[in-house]
Formats: sequence, structure tokens, C-alpha cells
Amino acid sequence: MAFHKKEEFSAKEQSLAAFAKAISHPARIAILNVLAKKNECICGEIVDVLPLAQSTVSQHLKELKMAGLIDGTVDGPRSCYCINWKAFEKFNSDFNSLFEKLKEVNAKCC
Amino acid sequence: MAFHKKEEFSAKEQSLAAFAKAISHPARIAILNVLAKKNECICGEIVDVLPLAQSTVSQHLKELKMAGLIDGTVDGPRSCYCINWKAFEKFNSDFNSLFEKLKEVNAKCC
DNA sequence: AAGCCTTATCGTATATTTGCGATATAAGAT
DNA sequence: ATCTTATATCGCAAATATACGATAAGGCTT
Repeated sequence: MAFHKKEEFSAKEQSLAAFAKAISHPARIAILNVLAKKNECICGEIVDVLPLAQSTVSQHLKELKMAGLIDGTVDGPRSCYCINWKAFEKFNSDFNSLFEKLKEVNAKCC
Repeated sequence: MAFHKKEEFSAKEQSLAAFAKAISHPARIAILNVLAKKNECICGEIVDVLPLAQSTVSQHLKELKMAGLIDGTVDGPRSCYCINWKAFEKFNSDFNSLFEKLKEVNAKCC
């Protein structure tokens, strides 16, 4: 009894879904937003602006990093994170190629 | 002990996260893709193109509908679904307003 | 009315996610 | 060498998500 059949879908579908899963939590959106707004690496400060424990934030950062949405380097006693814009471009491009093109020819019929 | 602190984030963050969660499974991406490609309501046929049981597909459809990504109407013995393009536009707009604008001024530094 | 077809819902098992505190790690400061 | 500070990881508990088969519900067809 297979309980996860994600493998049975196309690579593009899986990759889109994986990106979406990475941003499917408000905390991770908030983290990305902080990184985007600062326009540079953030070393620390992230925990302070979130209503979550340090360990929880660290876990979210790990997930974002593993999903490839952010890059991180260890810098002495701190860690520095910044957004991987290429991943965002890929998501946008994949997302649009699946849905965006049909928007104008599609009429609501339900 | 609150185990979900999603309420503590902004409405925009929550709404973006909710949309992302809805498309965070390959099966739901595949469903949306079928609906987008057909350019009309789909009554049936969806179960046939997915490697999942009928009940599972029905559940995914329910989730997509509850998240507002698709509209559905009961048409006699069948159900008809089509994409709610407005929801997609809102997602794109929210997504871009959070991340897209900073892309060009951002330099990779990690 | 009885049977059929399509879709939704229920019940249930398993897997994953979310969150926290406690602890480990690693570098700089004293 | 020890202490402090910042971050990561571990271990656990609770909540959600995923999937399926079984069953219900709602209209056609005969």
C-alpha cells in the first residue's frame, strides 16, 4: 500500500509542487519577505521578527534551504541567508507555462 | 500549547500560504493542468487521467474548491469543474508584490 | 420500482508537518 | 581555559495530510 504516489507525476508537476510546499506556510513567507526586503544577506535578526521559537525558525530556514529557495553560509558564530532568485524565476516560469497562457482564452463556465 | 500559530501572521502571508498549500501536491497541479488545458468545464474524465483512486481525486477536488482555485457545479449525475482564474491572478499579484520587485536590485551575496 | 453510473463522504491507517524545549556545536570574548 | 552568544540538531507530542475501500447520494435508464 503506497501512501505517497508523488513519484507517479511528471517532474515539472513535482518540482512546482515542491516549491509551493516550501512557501505553503506563513512563517516561511514571512522569512522570505524579510530576506527580500533587506536586499542583502541576513545574519541573525530573523528570529526576532517571528512569533516562533528559535529552534522552529531554524527548522523553517532549513526547509527553505533544502528546497533551494534560499542560500546560506556559515559566517563565524552566525549564519547568513539570502534568497536564491533563480529558484523564484524557475517557479514563475513553470507556473506561467502551466496556467498563465490560457488565462485570456478561458471563459468561466461553472 | 498552541500547535498552529498561523493566525499570528499577516493576512497576505496567510492567503499566499493557503494558495501555495493548495497547489503543493502534484496531483492537484495535474488536476489544475487538465482543467486549464481543456478550456472548459470538465465533467468527469479527471479521475481517468490520474493514478489515484476516485475517492482520493474527489478529496483533492474538494480541497481545490475550498481553497477557491476552482469552481464546481453539480450537473445532474456529474460534477463540473473549472479554474477560477481570479484566484490565480490574485496569487500572481500577491506573489509578485512580495518578491518580484526586488529581483533586479538584489545581488547574490551568500 | 429497480438497476446503473457518477461523484461525494465516511472511516481508518500511515506519513508528514509543526512546534517546543533541551542539548549540541562553534566561534568570539573575557 | 571558560563563558557567552548564535545557530543547528535531537527528541518528542500534537495536528494535518494522504490514500484507500466501503458506502451513501443523486440522477438517468429501463
